[in-house]
Amino acid sequence: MINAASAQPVFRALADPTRREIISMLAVSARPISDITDAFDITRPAIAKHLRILEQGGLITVEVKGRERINRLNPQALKAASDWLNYFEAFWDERLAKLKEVVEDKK
Amino acid sequence: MINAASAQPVFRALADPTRREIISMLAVSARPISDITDAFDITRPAIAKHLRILEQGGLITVEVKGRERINRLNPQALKAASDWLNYFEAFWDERLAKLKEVVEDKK
DNA sequence: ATAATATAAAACCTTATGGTTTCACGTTAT
DNA sequence: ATAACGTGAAACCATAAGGTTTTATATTAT
Repeated sequence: MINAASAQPVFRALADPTRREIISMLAVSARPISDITDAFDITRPAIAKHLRILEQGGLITVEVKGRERINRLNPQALKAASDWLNYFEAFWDERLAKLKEVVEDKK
Repeated sequence: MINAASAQPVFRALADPTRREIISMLAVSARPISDITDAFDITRPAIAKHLRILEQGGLITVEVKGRERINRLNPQALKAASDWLNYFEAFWDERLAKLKEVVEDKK
């Protein structure tokens, strides 16, 4: 399974609803912070802090372009969290659970 | 996509590494709090708080059995988080991304 | 009946989190 | 050269989060 400790910055980044909305937004297209701020009711510095946490989790990368900084989604980091969760897929998927049972009984 | 707001209690529950370890533990078998506490370096009340948050996220259910309370993993709730993440799968999966491109260009 | 067990609940403490306002700084346009 | 723009950084604040110790309560075993 994906290491629980290494997944920490990603899950931490995913914990806030504003950050998850930012992720959805950046999935459509990369944007500078002012664009993102316009879509929310909070101030730019607040958004800036969210972006920093997303960056620490590896969820976005920043491309400096003149006085603008383009924030771009890095979906690979999302995959890390997905992998952690999918480890438990057998527990929620009836068919996989059955298969698991059979395989484990065989030995 | 899974609503960002409704996913909140789940992602909140997943944000803490101790809680994720508890999830891993309960995936093996349902356990009372004392069992869980033995596996960590923190006090029982601290574990109790984590269990409450897991319960609020729908990640565990509690079965009262005499003076014991058996904590049992509810994998369905994990699936909700997985679903939210998998919405972005096309962004990290090269093949899916290509397919998406083709489909969207067609219209 | 009494002791031991399994747990919850309350009160408290420290640090993290999410937000704000204010100020500073490099880049672009006039 | 100067004004406007896009942004970062610092200082500050209130509340949430994660932990502790202490106290209380119901259930089981002797």
